[in-house]
Amino acid sequence: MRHHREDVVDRAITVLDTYGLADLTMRRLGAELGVQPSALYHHVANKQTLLAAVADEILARGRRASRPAPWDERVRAVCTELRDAMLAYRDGADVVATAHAFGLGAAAPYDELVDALTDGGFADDLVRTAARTLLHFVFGHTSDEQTHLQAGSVGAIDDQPRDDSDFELGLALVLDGIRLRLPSPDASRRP
Amino acid sequence: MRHHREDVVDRAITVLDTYGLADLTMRRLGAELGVQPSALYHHVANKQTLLAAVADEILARGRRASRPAPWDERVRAVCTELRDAMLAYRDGADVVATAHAFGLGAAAPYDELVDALTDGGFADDLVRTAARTLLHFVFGHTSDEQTHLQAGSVGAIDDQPRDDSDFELGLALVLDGIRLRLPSPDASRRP
DNA sequence: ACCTGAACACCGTTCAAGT
DNA sequence: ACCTGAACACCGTTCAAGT
Repeated sequence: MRHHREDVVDRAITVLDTYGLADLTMRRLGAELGVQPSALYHHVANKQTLLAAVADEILARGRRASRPAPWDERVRAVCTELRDAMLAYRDGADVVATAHAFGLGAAAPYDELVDALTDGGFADDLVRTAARTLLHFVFGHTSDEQTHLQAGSVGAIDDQPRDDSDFELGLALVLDGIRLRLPSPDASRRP
Repeated sequence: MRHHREDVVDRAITVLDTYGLADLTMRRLGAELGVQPSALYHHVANKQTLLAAVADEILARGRRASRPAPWDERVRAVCTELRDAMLAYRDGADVVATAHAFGLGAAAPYDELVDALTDGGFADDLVRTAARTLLHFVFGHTSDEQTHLQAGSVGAIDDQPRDDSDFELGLALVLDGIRLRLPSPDASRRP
């Protein structure tokens, strides 16, 4: 039973999707691979690093090939792809958002947003603030949504809809706020 | 050494602020109060509940009395107060954001945003989506900011500024997106 | 009402040693 | 290169029993 790093990350995603983040422990993952927990440290520096690799793999698997041309459509595409990728695995939003917060992974969406917004002609400061604001929205909304989709049990969480159209409305709202700050406001405004 | 629930929550905040969330354990808190860990369960159902109470107390302590009148100024006031309250204690943003995500506490800011936006004359659907979008921004931004302010160590986190003016720009951006959806757009637009 | 003592069922991580 | 076995230093929570 000799494994490689790839096996460890793949199996971690399986455990995550099957049993959830709380049950994704190094001991559990070792057992699942038929190996002592200590063996995992041959492939991965620590649990945090493993989770960052899991986050990156989740994003890689959710990757869609081409991007639309206009900056705002590109921004939408990045945000939508990010949400869909996270929703595809149990607790995916928490894993990806946490990895991003620790600065240990999940960096691609930020970079792509920066690219798209730069193409849009925004000043650098605004590009960075807008990119982070968009990510805060997508991470926050999707975590909420996934908690809602899964649980149904846990407890006193209010029961408002967090669905596709709610995501689109929230995103449109942030996007409009960004659009207002275009150097030449009418250039990228669609009819 | 007889304690009440209030003592437990107060001491939990002290431990949080002094040693951080990772070191706020039931065993550590018991030791700090000169009591066995099991004694805490006489005052609090479990750790999750305790953290929700901590979150609520952090918000209560950051409470400022009066609110400005126009809906958009009220929204800004709620968001700013929320950020300031969370920044006042180590790991405050994580604690409050998590409690809110679990629906076990920190409900006041959402309710206040709903009130302010309803006064602004927005439709109910938009009010709820806008309130949640604002909270996602404030929680996300403040968590980032606090991680940045504290750490300096941890690791490969990028080093862009997340300061007051960055918060204000991000908030203004979301707020403008909301403003665009006013039933009578010019009514609440300031000169 | 509040607390002790002991237990249960776990964690992440390290490290010498094996193949 | 990859893994075992054993240990270290912890967790949250329960529960009978004490005052």
